[in-house]
Amino acid sequence: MTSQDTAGWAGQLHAQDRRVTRQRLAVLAAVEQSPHATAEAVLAAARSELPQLTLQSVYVVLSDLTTWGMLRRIEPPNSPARYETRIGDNHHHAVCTGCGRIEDVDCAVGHAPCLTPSSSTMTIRIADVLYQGVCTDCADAGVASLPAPLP
Amino acid sequence: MTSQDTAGWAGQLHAQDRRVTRQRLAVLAAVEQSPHATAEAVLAAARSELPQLTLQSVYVVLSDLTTWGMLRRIEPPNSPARYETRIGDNHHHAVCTGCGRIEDVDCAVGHAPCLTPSSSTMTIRIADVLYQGVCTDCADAGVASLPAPLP
DNA sequence: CACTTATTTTGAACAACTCATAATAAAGCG
DNA sequence: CGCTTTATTATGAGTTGTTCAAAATAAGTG
Repeated sequence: MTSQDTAGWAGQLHAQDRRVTRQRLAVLAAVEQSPHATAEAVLAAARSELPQLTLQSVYVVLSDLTTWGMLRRIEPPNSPARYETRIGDNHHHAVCTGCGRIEDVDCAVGHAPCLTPSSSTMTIRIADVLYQGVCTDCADAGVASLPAPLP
Repeated sequence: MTSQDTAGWAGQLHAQDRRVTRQRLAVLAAVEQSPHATAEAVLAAARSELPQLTLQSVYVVLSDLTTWGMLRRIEPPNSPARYETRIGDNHHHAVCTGCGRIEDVDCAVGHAPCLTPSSSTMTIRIADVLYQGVCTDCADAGVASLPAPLP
């Protein structure tokens, strides 16, 4: 959210022959400031800087930035899509089944451990791991835990 | 989709003090017959046996059966929810970014490899792995492949 | 067979997102 | 620096996938 970031983002946009607009920078800043934000949350955050910004614009900006690799989209179950600026590494996410909180999880083994499906008719490019669990807060609050499936 | 299955399902429902209804059996049969089916697909399939079945009923039946562990719900990006009767093992899914096809993938290493997030404030119960790639058909057809992210 | 209550149907509503079109403003040029 | 081109954004409406409340139906029980 610093002018550091802003300059970097502007450079990246430039490098891809895209225009550097207020709304793109505002959206990037909003996502940087609150990772795993939804489109609505991004709108709310970005509007403090850019009051006339609309939700539809947020949607197209998020979508565009995601396709040019400047944002990463996360799609947890029972939640609208979320976005983050942390890209370029393959980290995963843990979502609490109690409160929906999302946390980043570094790839446990250090190098994509799951990227080796035995035999398949597909050429695998990405392995996205979504951990589901119960965060300490919800555990303390005694949130009902679902039956754990087998390995 | 045999009477074998039907009897088993009826037994499972009974064991959970749930009523054995035509619509539940029809939905189970439909999902068994076409794994990874969407709610709409289930409706279409089940209606050949039970023409008056409605989409809303399919939704509640799918949801109920999922919560009592008789079905598993898959939520791939850019797709409505899908369901399968293969439960009780922890297998994952590979979705083709070209055509959307979904395939089952057995856990590569034989025992949940990713179930060890380093340090976390959450107690992990499930690790869902979603592979994304390009199936041979789409590869042959020369479907544009997205840039592959780093490990 | 009658009764109780889970289940299904009916009908409507909602959230998240996408689309077409018109208005706006970056970026390059003279 | 102002002008032009065209990407980008705003406007307004529409779609898809799903959920909800209430009335009708039908499993299972005695």
